[in-house]
Amino acid sequence: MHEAQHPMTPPSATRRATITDVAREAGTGKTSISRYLNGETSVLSPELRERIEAAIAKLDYRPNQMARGLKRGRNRLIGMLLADLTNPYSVEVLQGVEAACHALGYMPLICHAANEIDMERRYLQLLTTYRVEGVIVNALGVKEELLQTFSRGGIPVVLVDRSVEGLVTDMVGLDNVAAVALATRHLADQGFDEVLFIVQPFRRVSSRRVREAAFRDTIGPLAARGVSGSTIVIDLADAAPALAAIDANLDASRLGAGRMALFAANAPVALRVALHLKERYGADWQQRVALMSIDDSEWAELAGMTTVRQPTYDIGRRAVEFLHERLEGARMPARECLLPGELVVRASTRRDNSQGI
Amino acid sequence: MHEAQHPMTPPSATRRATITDVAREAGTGKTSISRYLNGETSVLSPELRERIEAAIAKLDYRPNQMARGLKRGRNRLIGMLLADLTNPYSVEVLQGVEAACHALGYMPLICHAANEIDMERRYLQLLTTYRVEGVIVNALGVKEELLQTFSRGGIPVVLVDRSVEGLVTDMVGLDNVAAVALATRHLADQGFDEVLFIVQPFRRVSSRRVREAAFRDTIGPLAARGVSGSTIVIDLADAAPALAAIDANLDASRLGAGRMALFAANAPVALRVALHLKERYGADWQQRVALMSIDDSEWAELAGMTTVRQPTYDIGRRAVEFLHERLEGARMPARECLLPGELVVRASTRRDNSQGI
DNA sequence: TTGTATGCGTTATCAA
DNA sequence: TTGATAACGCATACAA
Repeated sequence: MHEAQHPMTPPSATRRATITDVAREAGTGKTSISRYLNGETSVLSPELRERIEAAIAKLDYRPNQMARGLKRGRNRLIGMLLADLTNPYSVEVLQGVEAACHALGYMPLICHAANEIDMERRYLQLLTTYRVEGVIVNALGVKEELLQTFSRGGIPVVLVDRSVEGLVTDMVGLDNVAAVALATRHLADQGFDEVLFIVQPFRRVSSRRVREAAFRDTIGPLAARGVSGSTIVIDLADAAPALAAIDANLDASRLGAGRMALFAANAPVALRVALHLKERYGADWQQRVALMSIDDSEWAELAGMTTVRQPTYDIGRRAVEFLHERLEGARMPARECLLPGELVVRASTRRDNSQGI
Repeated sequence: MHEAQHPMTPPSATRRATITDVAREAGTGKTSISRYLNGETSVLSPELRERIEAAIAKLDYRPNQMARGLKRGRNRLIGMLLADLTNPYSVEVLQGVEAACHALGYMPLICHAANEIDMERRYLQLLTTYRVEGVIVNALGVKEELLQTFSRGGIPVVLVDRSVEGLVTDMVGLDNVAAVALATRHLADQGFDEVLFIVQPFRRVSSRRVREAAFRDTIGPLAARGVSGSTIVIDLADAAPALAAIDANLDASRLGAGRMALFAANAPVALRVALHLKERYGADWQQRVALMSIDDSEWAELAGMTTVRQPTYDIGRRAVEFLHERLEGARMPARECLLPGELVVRASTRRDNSQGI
């Protein structure tokens, strides 16, 4: 660690100008300044308006959002709770949220819980103290009661990707049923006769639950076409058992000369499985086993992995719009917006791949 | 999009309790409540304290940070400007920032400019209006003047990863010179006799500039050992020319029976190059050409790519600490904290890889 | 068209 | 040990 020799800017720390300063500088009252700021420009004489503009420019005045919010009762802050920014899904949703916020004049207060349930609670509390006008929640273990305090306080809540048991509120996410069906049928169409659906513990996370159920619902009828499947639950913190189970299934299928495909329920699972396959089968693991997943991460193209791309950007945008409508006073029943996923077919599941049927 | 049938929670929208409500409920004055909130617990009679606690619990009172901030002049908000959350580097730095903020009682106000220079400006303005106490900046095109308004206003600024021309302020980042030297020497040690350093346009981004210079400074002396190298500039928005140049170099090297390695200056570049190599050489591109990079992204392990891992978490933590010290009133010259990177050797650059010398 | 006075929820100053 | 009261920076009802 080096020290630079130049000193910091001298302690000329000038206090930021307030509306009072501007009023004095412009030789008028605070009200006029306030009017100018709020665009009530028609009621101001051109002459006064000019003086105000000059004063603002000269003092580099910026209205204090805090004070503003205190007075009008809304500060344009929207809370965004994210379970895991490490998951590209979250980042992409965030982009949509940011864009929509910008367009509608909100400022997202982003809280990243880093997969810690306790953090989620703390952040939600914090959002409360900052008096956000609404919250968008993509959490892991937040329970209904916690969110109810928002709803009850008149703070609209929008859920992203996963619903929360016992809570009836706006929610937006992937149409999981359709997405899983799409993917599963694709695998069947490509000639795979056995599909292993790999998912994290799903009791408590609705999207995982729905995806798993959708998988079983889709694979069931496919038995008529000779296609079967089963679910493997993987705990990313202790993946060994699940990975061993996958290996066993793969081996058995190979013995019976079957064609098996692995279907990861999301990107983190896919990555973990891919790493394992690479370890077990070497660099050309993709020649040996077919892997697909929900979530189109940046490395999917590199790995040539078929995926279902989520409409992440739109999910984020929609979430903000839902919030905005409530904030504008719309009263209506809770809504559910399920957006369709898009199948991105790559080499991993193409008929000519794998042991080249 | 479906409509759920349950209505939203009834419009019982109860206003959040204020300090006045609590005072009334506890049968005392606001001052005592304020004292309790600020931990001046010693000056309160146990009896009164209990009543206050009860009132707070009953009303589920949460002090309004906005009002607090307005009064005390500091709101515990720290601005964090990120050029690109799509880059895992940023997310990791963010994790460090969040952890440190939490530990020190700050709330990070995260602004994601999504690689748009204009957004950076707008967000910086916004941060100003929210009266953040300090800012951490990892931007693309922010210029000195813009940041000066913060410094001059007494708002400390900490730069992350890249410095800004003409601005003397605290800065935290990777020790680029050491990292590039480490990586380059590793390549030489592994028997590569030619290294192509691939970097985005670097005039305006200090870290890229420094890395490029460090590469040349390191590769120069290695000529004695028969190792040469050159730089290729890649524009991710229009990568074709650079990729063609890479191909040409690769072909030439192969003709001369040389062993060439590609060295990407960061993860986004590495991904782009890897995608291209896969396209050109097929799924086993890694058998054909050696690629390494700065930044240890999640797919690096999957691709078996050697990298230099940045101490991202510590960078974020350190940035907040720098800020905190200034906010606590420490006056000192601008500091520069350069943290060491860690070489993560994988198959891509091992001697036995590639055309197996 | 402009300005005065009051209050948003909190903390700080002062007096009791 | 406690409690009025006056700000903080701004927006609004109201008066001029």
